[in-house]
Amino acid sequence: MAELSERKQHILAIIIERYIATGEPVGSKVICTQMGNAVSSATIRNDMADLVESGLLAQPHTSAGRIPSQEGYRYYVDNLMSNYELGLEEQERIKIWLGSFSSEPDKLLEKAGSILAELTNCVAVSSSPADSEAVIKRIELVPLSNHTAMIVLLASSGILKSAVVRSDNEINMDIAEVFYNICQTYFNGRSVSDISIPFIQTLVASLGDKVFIMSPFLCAIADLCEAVKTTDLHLKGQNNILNHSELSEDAFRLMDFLHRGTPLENMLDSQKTQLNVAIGSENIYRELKNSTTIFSKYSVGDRDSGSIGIIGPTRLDYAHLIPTIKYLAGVIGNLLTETLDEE
Amino acid sequence: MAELSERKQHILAIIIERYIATGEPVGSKVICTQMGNAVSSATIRNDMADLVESGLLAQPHTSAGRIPSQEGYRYYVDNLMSNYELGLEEQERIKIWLGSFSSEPDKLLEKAGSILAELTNCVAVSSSPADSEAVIKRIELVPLSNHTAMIVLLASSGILKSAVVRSDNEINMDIAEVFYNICQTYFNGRSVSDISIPFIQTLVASLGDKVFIMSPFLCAIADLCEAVKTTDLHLKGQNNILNHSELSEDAFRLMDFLHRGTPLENMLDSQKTQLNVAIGSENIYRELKNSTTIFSKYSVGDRDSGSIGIIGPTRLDYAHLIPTIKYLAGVIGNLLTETLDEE
DNA sequence: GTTAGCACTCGTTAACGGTGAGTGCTAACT
DNA sequence: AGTTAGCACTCACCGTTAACGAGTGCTAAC
Repeated sequence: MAELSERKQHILAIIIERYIATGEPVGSKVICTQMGNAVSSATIRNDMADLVESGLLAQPHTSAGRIPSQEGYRYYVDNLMSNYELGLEEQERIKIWLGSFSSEPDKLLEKAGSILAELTNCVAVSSSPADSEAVIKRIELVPLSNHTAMIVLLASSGILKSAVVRSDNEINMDIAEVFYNICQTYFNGRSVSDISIPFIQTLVASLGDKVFIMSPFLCAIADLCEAVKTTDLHLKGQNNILNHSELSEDAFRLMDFLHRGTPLENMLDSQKTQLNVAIGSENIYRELKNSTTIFSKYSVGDRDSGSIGIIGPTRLDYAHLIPTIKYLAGVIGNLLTETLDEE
Repeated sequence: MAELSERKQHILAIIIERYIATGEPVGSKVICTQMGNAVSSATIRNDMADLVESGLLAQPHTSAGRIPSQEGYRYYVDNLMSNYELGLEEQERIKIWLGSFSSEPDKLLEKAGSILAELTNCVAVSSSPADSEAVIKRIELVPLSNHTAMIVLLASSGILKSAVVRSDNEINMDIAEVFYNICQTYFNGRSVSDISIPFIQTLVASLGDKVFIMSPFLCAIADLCEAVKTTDLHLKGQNNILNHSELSEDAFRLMDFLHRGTPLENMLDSQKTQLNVAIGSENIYRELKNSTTIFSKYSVGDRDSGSIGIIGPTRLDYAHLIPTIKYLAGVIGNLLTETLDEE
């Protein structure tokens, strides 16, 4: 990309910021006055023509003003944008709000998603920390009635999962004890990835006559391990899709995409950098070709655990959104790391 | 409402069913052929004019066919509609699918909502059983680490709620024992409505030096009791709003309405009958004036506990949807009643 | 390199006329 | 009285046309 003159950069920035604010093509006259008539509108028109040539601007039609192209947004984000900082009170408010959920990662991320959707008027997506190398820290059996019990599994990643199990046999102290012994011997300290169906099968085989009593519980444990490994996606502010008129055309496809889940998960999995801004067709899924996604990973301890971010139109207030998302990811990471270390 | 002749009823039914299927105004000729030319199109036109007069049909404009009015749909639902029955395999499939969640009411209803959304291509709403007269059946403390524990509360309504609590003090056997004693004395068997903030305050006052250790747990219990009393709404298939072109105009308002939650809750609370079909402006909220809501309550034991149903355009396949929703509510009720009785 | 001036482009809006599906009415028929 | 054929009428829909105006691109002068 050829270097851009100071003035062209300035013009590009004005067009983009104005377009972000108003959603309408920006003409040469407006720019001229905004620049204090330092140069004439004709000069600006010449520069704008060059910027179209470079692919940074686009023209909806000959007689309209200019709008940023995808590449224009990209240039803006990479070079021109001045990063905004969140207000201190707002920072504090978010910290406190999220702090109360810090011992339950799933809830924390759900809440964070809600906050982000609220803050940005976009669809917010957050993924719970998933760590396939997590180790089973603890399994508890909570009797609820004669025939039902809740199994609670805590993983080293801080993730807590539970399920209610029904047994045909009465759940008494004996069964609880057998259960604890099995956990102690076979599960605690083991990686959740080890707890596969074959593993459970061999285990079952060695149990002798307790098989029938225990198998529902063991299956539940396998399910919970699976759940620990799996990323949970939290979708918030879906109503915001309809806020953005430029998305309304393919709102349906977009909505459907979001609800399918798996592709979204793949997308987040494939992101390698901490912060990820994909504008328009930079997105790997064609359903997002008119959208921008901004995601930031958060780290628990020293490893990246999950992501939080937004999906919106390409016409987004990048200067505000990017720092906000970064900040949120930071807070989440800190809170989760703290709670994990504490123990 | 004056009686309608046999033939007018027939014509009305044909128009409504055809309009439901195609979404386009129905003309006299089509009806004529559909009736096997038993009468001429002119006769039908005369009848249609009468039906417009009675308010059961509407005309988008003079030279268009007829479409059902709100009142027309109402008449159809009350008098003309032939109730369809779900196929046996489908019934079985639903039963089995839902059966696996029957010990966790919240999950069961969420799942049921998903199924309903899938089945109907509408937005499905389900509310978890709420019972403010429920009694605390059991409270368990599950230690997770030195400073965190999970509190599990089981109510007589079958609702299970849990929360993770962090304590500054180490959570050891002593604390667990004190906790159990408190639960035994003050909580178990008590109605969740009794566990108010004042109640906790007086309780705290009588605790002496254990106040500081116990208060986070007691607060958590109060929160859980609150959660037991509160209806949880599950919204599924929101993407289906965009499926229905007649809703797309106020899709945004509708979406927003759904996300606000409280009005929806109020609406469900205000429904007195088992089955509730509100067509267009029969809905109490003006955001729904172009929509139809079909909800059925389900009963656990002998009391109505919650609702499940859909929100869609007024142009809906009532003949299929109403039985489907009724059936689903029945299955939910049965499953939850069974699990509750079992113990 | 910058600027004033001006012709040009093209989307937007309103007006116009033809087309056709479907009606409403009337007069005749059973 | 109810039913029917016939026919004029209505009105959304569609494509065409024209006026309008914001904004451009180009040229020639500075």
